[in-house]
Amino acid sequence: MTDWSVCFILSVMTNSKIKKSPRERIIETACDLFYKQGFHATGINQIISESAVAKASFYDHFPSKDELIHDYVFEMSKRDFADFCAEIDEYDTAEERFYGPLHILGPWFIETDYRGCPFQNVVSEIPLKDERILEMIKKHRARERDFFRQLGKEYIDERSELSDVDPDALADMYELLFDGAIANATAYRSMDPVESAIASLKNYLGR
Amino acid sequence: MTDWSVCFILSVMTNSKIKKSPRERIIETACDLFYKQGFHATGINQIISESAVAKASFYDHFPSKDELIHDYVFEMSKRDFADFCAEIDEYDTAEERFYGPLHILGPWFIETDYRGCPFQNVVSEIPLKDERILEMIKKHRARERDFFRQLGKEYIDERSELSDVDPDALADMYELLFDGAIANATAYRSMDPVESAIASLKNYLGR
DNA sequence: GTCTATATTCTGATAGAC
DNA sequence: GTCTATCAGAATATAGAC
Repeated sequence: MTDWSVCFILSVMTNSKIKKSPRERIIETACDLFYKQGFHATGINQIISESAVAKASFYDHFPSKDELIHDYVFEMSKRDFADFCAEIDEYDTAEERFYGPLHILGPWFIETDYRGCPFQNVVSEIPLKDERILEMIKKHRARERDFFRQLGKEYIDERSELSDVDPDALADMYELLFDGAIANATAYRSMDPVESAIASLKNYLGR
Repeated sequence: MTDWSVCFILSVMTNSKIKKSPRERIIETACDLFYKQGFHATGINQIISESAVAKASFYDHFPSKDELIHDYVFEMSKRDFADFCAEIDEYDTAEERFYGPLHILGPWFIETDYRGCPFQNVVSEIPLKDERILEMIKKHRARERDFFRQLGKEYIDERSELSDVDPDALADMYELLFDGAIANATAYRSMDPVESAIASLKNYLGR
């Protein structure tokens, strides 16, 4: 392989993939493809070619394609929280932060070709027997729910007229509205369900 | 073939499959398998053998496996409504009927090995480009939302203290809570999210 | 690179309707 | 007899996993 072809390969790779280890490149590629195409619809050959590793290297790092799904869920959970926290931090008031997770969805739908909640998608593709994956997904959702609870608590504490609102009931409701909004927005390819979720919360909080 | 062997064959077939045409058997089998295993994870050979048709017969009725997904969505939508309507009719009061769709989920989770909303699962497996499927799913959800609206309207009309509740806002909220509850109950394999949805509605309606 | 699985097509045969 | 629907299975091509 000449230097030029190396240059070419590097140039067509996303910046984020340069200099990363084969293992990191594989996981990153798998995340992109699994999310965009789904797990079963993504072949191992595509993962191998797009992550620019040798087939032997792949099977050196992972015993099988199935194992990748664990890393996928783990990685997506990490990303999801990092993204949310970073964006929520931008908001100034407790009210903005409270509605933040829902407001954030809009740009995500437009900028990325959004395909719904990755964890929901995993649950619908894998058999419900894989305890390890289900545990990770449960953990993610529980963390997400706590995140919503925290945002709700801060909002409640700031507003005296909200003092009788139960933060736990609010968090449970938020989680359901949030997931329902994502599911419907994905199917409808419209932000209307997200608007409905916001309206429902405002209604519930009496404002 | 003796009369006895015919008896035997008929007896091992599910009643529902007796006397049905090959086409009907194929669709019925496909519905079962796509729902239980997912679309991509289900091979054409399994569909063919379990529906007891010849391979040529299958391709006589369907140009490809992909086409089956349309009949799958259509059939599941039909079943879904038939099941809901039948069960809701059993309830006596407007209040019971209003919470009926959520209460019904419990037995479904226990009796069938529930794998979440079939339409949600289709959306996560197929590329978002297939307009025909997306249209059917949109139509299903819109009908479902109207169903919730109707139940809400009857409940509101019956109770004077609910007279200021907007049936449309309530229906939007119901749809989101319902879908969120199904998604979470499937992932958690617990009815807690369904209970949360019921609690949220009761809270919202001030009771 | 190898081997398996999958989707699809093709061949030949049977049974009933007209 | 002809036509159509069905069945059984071989043959092919492709894609997949390893």
